[in-house]
Amino acid sequence: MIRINQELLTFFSKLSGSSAGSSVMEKRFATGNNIINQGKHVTSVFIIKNGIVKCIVNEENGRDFIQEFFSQDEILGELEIFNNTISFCNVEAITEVEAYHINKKDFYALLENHRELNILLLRALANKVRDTAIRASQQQSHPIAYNLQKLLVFSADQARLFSKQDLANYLGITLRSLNRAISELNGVPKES
Amino acid sequence: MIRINQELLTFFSKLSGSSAGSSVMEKRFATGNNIINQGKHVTSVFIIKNGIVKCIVNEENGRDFIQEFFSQDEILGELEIFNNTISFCNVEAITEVEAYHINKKDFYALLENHRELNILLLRALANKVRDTAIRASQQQSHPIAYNLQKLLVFSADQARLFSKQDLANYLGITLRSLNRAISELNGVPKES
DNA sequence: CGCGTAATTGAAAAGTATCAACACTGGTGG
DNA sequence: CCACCAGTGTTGATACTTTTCAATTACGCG
Repeated sequence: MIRINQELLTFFSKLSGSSAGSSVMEKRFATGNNIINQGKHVTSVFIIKNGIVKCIVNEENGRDFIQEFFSQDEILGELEIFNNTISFCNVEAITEVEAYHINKKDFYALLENHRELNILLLRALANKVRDTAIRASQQQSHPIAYNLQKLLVFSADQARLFSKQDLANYLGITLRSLNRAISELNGVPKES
Repeated sequence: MIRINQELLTFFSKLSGSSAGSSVMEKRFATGNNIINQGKHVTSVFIIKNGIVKCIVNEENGRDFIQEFFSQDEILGELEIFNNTISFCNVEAITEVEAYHINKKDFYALLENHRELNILLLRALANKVRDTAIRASQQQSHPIAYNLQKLLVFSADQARLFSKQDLANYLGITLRSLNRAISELNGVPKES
């Protein structure tokens, strides 16, 4: 459930320490703060050094859908930079977050001067497509109980970090349905 | 609903005509044939010259979910090539399809020798992530009627190409539900 | 014509949302 | 110390939506 991408962080942390690293800045976000805002332009990419964020889409009918939780090593904002579009989701810090950030112009310069970054990003993006597509398919094709079990396995370690509402928004269901599904998992035999 | 990517096709058709184009082959698929098979390795990328394909995930519970319909100019198989993974879906020709294809080794050589291809692919992938994520969010957050209307607008032109089952699989619902939703759209006031 | 596939429809069962009430927690100010 | 409040979590009852199952019709094609 939480995405991790070791290669990218290694690249940027090396870069940050080198003479060419002047374009790599660091920034810190407190719990609950937004790193990227839905509907706004994005002026730099972020790479998470540590912490956990949620990528959350606010639909115009008032519902929130959590695209994904991102953690250490993941890149944010690259979609908007590459296609010059506004962001389609909010990215909010669930824990305190430390991140590198690089503005658009410097980021393109890095792509020019570091060939290996191109392939790292191609791989990262290919992974994002794959994961997003697989999750969409599974959530559409399976009942709540199945998706919930998968989610609980992945989130077991950090269970305290995620509110029930977050879990419901991730599964695309209401809080009430989440609670019922959980109690049914715990042996209550689903009265008919 | 149908994805199109003009830049990529222009790049490969130019390349195909040039002296460096020996690595770009062409292939033709009849309606109903599979271009990529779920669970199998992918040995080359495809760029659609013309025709329409559906990218369909076969879940282990027997349900099929259509990820997307791809048309002219879209690239296929790049996810699997970049991350060296087996394919997570079948890609099936809905109409007759003509496509360029380039094997993995040659594809990487092109990436080395044509810097501009890197950025074209980064943009293409960023777009795929975005579209996939937005669709997942919308389908999870809205009732069938809403999603159906959006779908019908996009597919109106080629309505005859898509079976009802395809439309249902795209929406992640059963054929029965699709039929009810359609008749309710056409004025039948949803008997209670 | 006859067969197989696609499309349609009804009725019952299963799943999910909505609404509303209530419990638990931590912090704030009187 | 306690009353109060806001946020989070829990639970029940009911209404609504979607699936499942089954039966029937429509259509293309050898």
